[in-house]
Amino acid sequence: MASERKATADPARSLAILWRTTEPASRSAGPGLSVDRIVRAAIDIADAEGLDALTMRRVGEALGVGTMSVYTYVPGKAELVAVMIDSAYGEMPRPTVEGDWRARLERIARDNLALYQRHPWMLRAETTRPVLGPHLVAKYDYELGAVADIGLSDVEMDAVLTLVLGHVKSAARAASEVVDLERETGMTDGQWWQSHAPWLETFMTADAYPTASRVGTAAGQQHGAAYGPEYAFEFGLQRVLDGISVVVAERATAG
Amino acid sequence: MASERKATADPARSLAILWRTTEPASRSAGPGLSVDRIVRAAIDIADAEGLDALTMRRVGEALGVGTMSVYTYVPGKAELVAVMIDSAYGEMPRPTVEGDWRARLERIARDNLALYQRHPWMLRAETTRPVLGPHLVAKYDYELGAVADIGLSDVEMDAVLTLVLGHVKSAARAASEVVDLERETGMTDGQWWQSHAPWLETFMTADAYPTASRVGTAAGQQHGAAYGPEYAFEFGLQRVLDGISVVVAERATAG
DNA sequence: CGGCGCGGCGTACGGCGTACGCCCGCGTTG
DNA sequence: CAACGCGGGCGTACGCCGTACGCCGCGCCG
Repeated sequence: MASERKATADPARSLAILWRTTEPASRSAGPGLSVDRIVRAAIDIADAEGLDALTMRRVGEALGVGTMSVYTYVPGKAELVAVMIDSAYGEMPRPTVEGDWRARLERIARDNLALYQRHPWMLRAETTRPVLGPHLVAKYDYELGAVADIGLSDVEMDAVLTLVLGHVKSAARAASEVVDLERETGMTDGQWWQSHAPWLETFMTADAYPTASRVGTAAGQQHGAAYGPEYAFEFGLQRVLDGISVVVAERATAG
Repeated sequence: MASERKATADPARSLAILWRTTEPASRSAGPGLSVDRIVRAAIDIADAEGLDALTMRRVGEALGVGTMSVYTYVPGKAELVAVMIDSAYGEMPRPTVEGDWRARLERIARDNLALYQRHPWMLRAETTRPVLGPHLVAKYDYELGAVADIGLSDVEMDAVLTLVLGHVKSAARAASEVVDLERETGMTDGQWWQSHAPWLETFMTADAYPTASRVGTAAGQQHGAAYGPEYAFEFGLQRVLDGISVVVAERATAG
């Protein structure tokens, strides 16, 4: 398939599945397959074993059904993943947050981080051409609410959200890769850095690369403390919010 | 293989290839295969047709050689991609930039964006457990130079760089996906948004989601103008740099 | 001039996504 | 109550992928 992209040719079909606008299959009322059951099974697999373990054969198996039966409800794997994504968005809380825009954005960032932690496969499945399912739309609307009425233009509001969510995704990806590289290689990040240290010292010598070797060591120790990704998330988030506050302040006084 | 990750089990072998510490194959002096020739061919394929088109069979073909011959020089596809990445880093300019830290970071951001534009496959191949090749080390050292001596701690220097490069990668990924979805679907982003517009209006109605529909339209028009990703890059970069300037100022006065 | 090490590679295996067409049991209709 | 048709369910097969394994034949060293 390439790599979980392409919403495929037929938007009508995809959107019908996302919004569940087709009848819920009347016939026998027995257990029967359904988009929902398929999506739930698929999410369980992906949560537990990652996107690579999510194969159409596995999904069929998990449902006690032949592989090809899945294709009755879903045109292909790409579309299945799209529905999985939208479904995951549906789990997110949308509380009314006390406080200013900064508190609201910070909360949004943390909620999105938590989502990615619960469903790390999303980090490899999402694309920029959005899925346009009901839950994404609701999420977008909710999150825009955090930056409405603070003097930004519509385009700026979208850009602010894109920036914050982009940072969350970067940081989440870093954290998630640490986790599943540990699972795949059976080595913690600390152990990995330690095993590479002798080589590093051979090549990245203090004379040839003074800054890199000093800072790399300091940063590497953070990784050893299994605390690198969280720090990067927090540090970056505060910087991003600081940066946003500059425009907000500008708009408040000038425009 | 999963998805272009895992530097595989044997670090020694991988590092030897990255740093080219083995002899350059004496025997017949004829054209002969070599890590360099393989990497160049692979990069050409990935540049032209994307990471999905990069198969070991294709690489062999491009070199007029059997598929399995490639495995004589490279333990597997993951390692090949790792060498490709390090090799690409080697192309980057490392000029001495006039001006303050902000000018230097901005330049770094643009250079990295240009790199990703030249080699979009890198956006899907890089992981956080770095490749540790010679060019990455040189790049890291160079880039750290931009934020040295402005009062930040070592860990902060690393965090600042991570933040800026993370933003560049986010923005580059967005831009790149637009480009290759256009290639894959034969539809420009504008056309895609237009073809989905009727559906969107059906579901994302102004009554149900007032903010989303208004802002979505505004942002969608930007995409129609094929100018969305660049704007997101610029806007985000300035915000990030503004945010960094806050810590820099703090350190200058207080710490 | 004989032997052998190694670069080069043919074949084959197990996995993937999915196209295609068959079967069978159900709800509907006469 | 019988016949029918339709659609959910699925078995098989194809063309891809990465790569393990073991064979060849060339060119250098003794």
